[in-house]
Amino acid sequence: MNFSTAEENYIKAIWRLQQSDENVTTNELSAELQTKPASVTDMLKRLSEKKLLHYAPYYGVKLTPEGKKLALSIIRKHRLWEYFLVEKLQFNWDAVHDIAEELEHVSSPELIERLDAFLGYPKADPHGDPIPDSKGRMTITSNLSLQQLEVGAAAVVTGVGDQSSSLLELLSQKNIGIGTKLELKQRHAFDGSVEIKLRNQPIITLSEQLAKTILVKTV
Amino acid sequence: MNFSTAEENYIKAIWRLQQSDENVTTNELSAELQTKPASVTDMLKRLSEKKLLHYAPYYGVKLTPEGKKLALSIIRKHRLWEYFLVEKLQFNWDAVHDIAEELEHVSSPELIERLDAFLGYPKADPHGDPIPDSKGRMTITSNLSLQQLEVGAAAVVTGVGDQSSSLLELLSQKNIGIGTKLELKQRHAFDGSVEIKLRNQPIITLSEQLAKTILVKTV
DNA sequence: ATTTATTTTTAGATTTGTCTAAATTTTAAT
DNA sequence: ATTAAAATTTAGACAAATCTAAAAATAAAT
Ligand SMILES: [Mn+2]
Ligand SMILES: [Mn+2]
Ligand SMILES: [Mn+2]
Ligand SMILES: [Mn+2]
Repeated sequence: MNFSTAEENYIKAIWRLQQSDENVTTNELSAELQTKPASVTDMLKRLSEKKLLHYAPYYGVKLTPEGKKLALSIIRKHRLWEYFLVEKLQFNWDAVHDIAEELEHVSSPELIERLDAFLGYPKADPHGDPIPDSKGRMTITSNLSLQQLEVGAAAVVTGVGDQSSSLLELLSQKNIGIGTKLELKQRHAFDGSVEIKLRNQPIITLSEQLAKTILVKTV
Repeated sequence: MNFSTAEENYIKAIWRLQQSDENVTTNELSAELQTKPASVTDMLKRLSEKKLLHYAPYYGVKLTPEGKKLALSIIRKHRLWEYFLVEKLQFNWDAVHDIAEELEHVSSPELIERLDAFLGYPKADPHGDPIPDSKGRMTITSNLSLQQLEVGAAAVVTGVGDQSSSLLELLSQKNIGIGTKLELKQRHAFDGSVEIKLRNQPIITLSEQLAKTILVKTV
């Protein structure tokens, strides 16, 4: 089967929303994809026809195994291209998302297998998100945020909670990226802000909101 | 302005046909793009609205300067991606055309400039076709075919007349590619076939039809 | 338990890109 | 100069993907 760019974007969005909430609703999708609810309903019916999801009117949708497989193959392409753009073409990590959003729809499977090999079979994209292998398997992503880390603990940054360029720019400016090692010095009860120390740098302050979107692994 | 994949494919096809025949007709385009003449007429009117070409009903079309500029930007992308696929991803030269046909529609100009730099600013694609620079300039391509070469002359292969995989496979099998040095030993008056010698290989015979599609430069 | 608000779906319209069948124009042949 | 053939355009239809406005279903509030 071959699917359109629009269909693939819907499947990917449903997959993403399904991660936090099993049942995905029309309005959630409408917000995620910047389309009107009426258009979403239309598309859901078509995708249901194509057996990519189960559609129960008024109750929302769930991907079928086939739908999940398709979602993972698109995510795989998206993340491999992002890795390529950053590692080979020297793009900044906050500039690659939109380009990968187009590249992910190029259809050749052979292209992706060779790209994967060329890149050395990377395990994660520039934002720390795991890259599914050709069978759709991927390492489960860390869900410990800096907000949840205990005071005094040392950790390494493994990912970010969202892809917005405002977040990525802020992190770049503070010299925080994937792999950055840090130590949580203090957490203020008043506003949830945290003081962290990076190697060879003075202590800096991060807001609670920012701490929430930074994913870490203790070391 | 941003154009659809369909529009870009029309503009590219018109550019190609315009190389051998100034005025491009509906039927020529219909054959080139595998669409019905009625569909072509429709699209030509739209492209004319968008000032990409001059459309005279029943007489055919010619690209405007704007249309030519667009055509060259798509050709630039197509050929850079082909070069990438062969040089970096180790694709065979007869397998890259269809993939580049999709990649050429990815819209980011930044992507193409960085890809160009990453590839080392190549001058020609894997089939010997010149790659336009970011301003649309490119070196004029050799138009001397093996059929026109005089007996006894030494030459180097600079390109091929068409991109069909049947041609490319045949050339691969006979160890002929871009840059191959050869000497024209004999031409048979009966059928126009030629005998050529490649370095360290026995003399081989090529049909007139094949000799016609192999472009060379004397050395 | 009604009423009100929110969510979702339906109905009808629009744009893009394609098709078939019929009409028109241009070109070629008698 | 007519007539026949070929090329091109027009007319009308369709699928995909979107929209707005209205109707229907579900959820929340009184
Ligand atoms: Mn996308
Ligand atoms: Mn990413
Ligand atoms: Mn194309
Ligand atoms: Mn080529």
